[in-house]
Amino acid sequence: MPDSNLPSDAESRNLVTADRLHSAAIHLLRRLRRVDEATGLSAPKLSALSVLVFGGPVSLGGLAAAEQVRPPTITRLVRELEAAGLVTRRRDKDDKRVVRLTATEAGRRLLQRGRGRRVRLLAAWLELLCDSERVTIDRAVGALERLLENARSETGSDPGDGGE
Amino acid sequence: MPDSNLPSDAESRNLVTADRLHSAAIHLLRRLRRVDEATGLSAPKLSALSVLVFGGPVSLGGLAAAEQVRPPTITRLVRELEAAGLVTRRRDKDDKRVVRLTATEAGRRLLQRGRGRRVRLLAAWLELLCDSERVTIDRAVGALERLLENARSETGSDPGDGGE
DNA sequence: TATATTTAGTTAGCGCACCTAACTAGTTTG
DNA sequence: CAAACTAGTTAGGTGCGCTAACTAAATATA
Repeated sequence: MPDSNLPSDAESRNLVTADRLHSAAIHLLRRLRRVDEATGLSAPKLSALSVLVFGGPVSLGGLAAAEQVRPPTITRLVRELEAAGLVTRRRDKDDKRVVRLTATEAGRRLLQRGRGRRVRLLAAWLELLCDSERVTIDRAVGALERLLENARSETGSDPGDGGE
Repeated sequence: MPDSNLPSDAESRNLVTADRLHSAAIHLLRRLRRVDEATGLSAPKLSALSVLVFGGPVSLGGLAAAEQVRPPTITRLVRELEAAGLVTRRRDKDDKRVVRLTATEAGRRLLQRGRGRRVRLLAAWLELLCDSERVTIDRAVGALERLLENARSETGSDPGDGGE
């Protein structure tokens, strides 16, 4: 059964799981992108805005870290969000290099609306499943969140591959 | 759809699940992209190649449908995969408009290696979880696959939103 | 005090993925 | 055979992600 001692069995199971998880994530996002765009914000912008709305004011670098992208990417994203009036930038008084980001009221509203639309579609899809499957997905997402959180330090652990 | 304006308990639960699922998918793929690139193939190419390796020979349009992208996107993807010697294109004898795609041996090998690397990382992450969580994720992925399959026809159901 | 180093963020420029619109070339239909 | 449809390609545009090179502010050092 599920025990970590047998490398081949557990590993190959994880291999299949990982592969399908990867594929499912790709296809899910491709679907949702359309809805996100219909709301006027792309998925990355919605994601970044979400951090600002729920995570309070953060620095630009903090947002980049939270979104796991490089600073230039966040700079451009934030510039466009600011141009749309969804976030405000302020230089920190104590450290004038730092840019403090805050979501505006409009940003909060738009996030809720965008989220509402996306979620309405996703929820409609979830309706196609039975209750136990929904619970399973919900719990799996929780596990994934923890995984992504904890795996932060593990990213570099890449022993070479076995070649062939 | 269930009913009118009142956000019932089940609906708001789905809302939260959907939002977290979306976010988790974004972050998961951002992480994995680095590994995919390290293998020499991007995530979309790996995904397309995977369809060819496991799904047998398909037409270009069939691959586009499977990957849920538009034909031009697949055309470019396949051109690059072909240039890399990973897939072959053949005009169908019966219908000369159709392009039949097949993965080469090199393509199969490369897919397995790329998959191996990605999966090794993902499997290492999964090791951070307990067994029941892994099982949960595996089952959730299965449910998601069915969901994405069945939701194909539901994509267009987008009524306006109810403001806030 | 003056200079070197580090840190936060920006600008410039590249590649990739996705799209729509317009086209070519086969296939089916009237 | 001409008209309509279908499979795939080409052209052109947008957005996201990256690295490299830069400015400006803070800090460390002599």
